[in-house]
Amino acid sequence: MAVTLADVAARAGVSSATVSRVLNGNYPVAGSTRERVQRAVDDLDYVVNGQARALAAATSDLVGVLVNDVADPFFGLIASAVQAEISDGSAPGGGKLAVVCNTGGSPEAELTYLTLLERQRAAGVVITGGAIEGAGHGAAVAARLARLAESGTRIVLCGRPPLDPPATAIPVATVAFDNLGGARRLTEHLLSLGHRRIGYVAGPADRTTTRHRLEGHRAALAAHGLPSGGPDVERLTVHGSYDRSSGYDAALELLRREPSLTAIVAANDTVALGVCAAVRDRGFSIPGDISVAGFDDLPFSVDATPALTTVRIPLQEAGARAGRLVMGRQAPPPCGLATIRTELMVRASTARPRGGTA
Amino acid sequence: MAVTLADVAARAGVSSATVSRVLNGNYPVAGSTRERVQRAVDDLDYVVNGQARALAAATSDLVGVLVNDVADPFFGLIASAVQAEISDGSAPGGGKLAVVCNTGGSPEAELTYLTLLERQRAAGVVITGGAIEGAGHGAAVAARLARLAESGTRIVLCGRPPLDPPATAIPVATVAFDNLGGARRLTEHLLSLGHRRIGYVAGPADRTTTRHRLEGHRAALAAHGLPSGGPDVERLTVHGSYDRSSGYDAALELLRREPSLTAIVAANDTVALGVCAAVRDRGFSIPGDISVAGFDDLPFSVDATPALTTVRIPLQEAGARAGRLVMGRQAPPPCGLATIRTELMVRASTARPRGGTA
DNA sequence: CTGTTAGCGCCTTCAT
DNA sequence: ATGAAGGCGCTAACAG
Repeated sequence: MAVTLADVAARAGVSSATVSRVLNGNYPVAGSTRERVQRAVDDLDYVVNGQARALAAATSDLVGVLVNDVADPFFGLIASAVQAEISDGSAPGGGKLAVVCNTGGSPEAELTYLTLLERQRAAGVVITGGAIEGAGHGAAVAARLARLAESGTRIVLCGRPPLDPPATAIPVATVAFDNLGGARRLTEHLLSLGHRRIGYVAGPADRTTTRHRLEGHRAALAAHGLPSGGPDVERLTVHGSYDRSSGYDAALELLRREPSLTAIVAANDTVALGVCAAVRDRGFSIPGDISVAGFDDLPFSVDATPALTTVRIPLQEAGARAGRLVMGRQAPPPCGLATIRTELMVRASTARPRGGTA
Repeated sequence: MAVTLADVAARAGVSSATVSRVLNGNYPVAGSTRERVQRAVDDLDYVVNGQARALAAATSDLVGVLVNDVADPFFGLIASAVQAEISDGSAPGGGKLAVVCNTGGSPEAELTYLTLLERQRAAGVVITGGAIEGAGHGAAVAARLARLAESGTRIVLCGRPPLDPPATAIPVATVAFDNLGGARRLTEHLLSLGHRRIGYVAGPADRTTTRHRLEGHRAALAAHGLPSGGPDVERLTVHGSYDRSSGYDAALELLRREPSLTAIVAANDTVALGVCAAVRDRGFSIPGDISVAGFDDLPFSVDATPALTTVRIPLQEAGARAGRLVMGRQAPPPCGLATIRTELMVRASTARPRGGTA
């Protein structure tokens, strides 16, 4: 059996309460006693039982981090930053462990993990990535979050819009991304280059991220006096998942529907790579024949050829901020909402269309 | 306060022991009683306290996953696979949570996290990535692992060689990568194309992964009757960290030392991207003037331009296997060691050298 | 400053 | 099949 507090106490010739006090350093203990206890701890290689401590003190060393998939750099970068921030033992309340949960974008998995984290009485939960819309899922999540919040779990949303109005009473800090603004600026960039027939490869239809980026794209079209709705615009929009092969397929479909396309905007960088591959496989050059743009500015984007024009989201900083918020180490932003700016990164994958008029 | 077992028991008109038995389903309970309890649980929205359960039953729902950095796709892919495997609630003992720990490759952080996980009485620990050699670190890790193993924590090494001989008594399953063989085949490929002056961008000098890949490279040189040691070979080897900028700098240095280089092998794909960038910035074409190769076959490698010749490691499968092993869901391989094959992926970034003699 | 005393919420023999 | 009771290892009042 593992050595317990009582063992240490016996060896040091003190009560277990004293050992506890030495270990937690939150109560005055005589120097000599402290030393004796410390020695006993070392001699016995004692390691506290976190579960017993958590139970007795009603605290937890765990922080949940919900992601679609840590293998996706978008989420990996956020998760990494959160982890780094919460594990900083030198900070107050620091030294928490990150429980990373891959939801795969499934609403059920999201709820299941929230229950599991409630079970562990997690100190905090960071939910990353766009929210799934519709079918009462938002309400279901809100209900779970309400329970968590009530039991003292700090909740932070990162890369997802705030909870819907009926749930605004729940104390949740939100680090949102300006997806709409970024998407608008990206399409404005293409329009200003002279592109008029722009294909759009959107993400899954039921995600807030997908919707906001698409809205930004269309807002830019509208601002330039172009149709931003109707069958003609729908025809130039294809939905798919947020992965490379989806981008490949979508690009082929777009080129089939509209061979005179001069530019394609992808839902994110990963999709954009698939688009690039398809465009090239069809014999077009980038950006000579067709410009391609992505979103997120993941690390590999600069190494794509041509280097990808995209919209940078400071994922690392956002994750770090979410980490600080969930630790209560940073004051929540006004109204609990901080919107992270996005930045247009113009690189080599976009250029004027052949015979462009800009 | 949160609702407890006792609350449920009271509402169902049974003892808390009965509720516990219903919840755990490991003991006969009358059907009618079961239903009544189940209803009470639902009515009260009861969620078990994992910490109390863990304390009483001496079990844990946590599995630690040590990685250098989850933001690095190499580790992200492994971590993702481990997480997916251990969280499968339908499997025996399933439904564990993954505690992801970024060690940043620091020996101290590695030990600290192992202590933290021991504190949580983790059910298992998966340590990923190459080991740090020297300075007694291996022994220190082994000591910690011995303690963990003794207290029932399952231990799995993934992507790292088995523990050193003195520690072989510790029950540890190892999923190792055939770094040496892969590196050898990669360099053989270059040699067979006709390359003779090959630069090598190695990783940090104190990592097993670095060493094995370098050994494989040199073994190939030796097998072709080329010098595989000595100042001339050292001159063509530059060490750096496993990141892009390190590859960039190293490539410049190699080209400075030996302008007649016809190929550069990088420690991994990320480094290779940096090498490619440097080579191009110096005005050379790939593979026309200089061939470049990486290692790992990370997802972005196929989208690099030219597509990267590299050595594929089935990271996903390896991670999944590690996950199953740490859950005790799969029998350990003979002698506790399974070596994962690596596969040479010849793509467009390598070709015959100009005026090659192959 | 230190020891004593209660639990924290649950599981698990032991009875019944 | 169910209940009663003790204890998992630790912390947090409360005394002294």
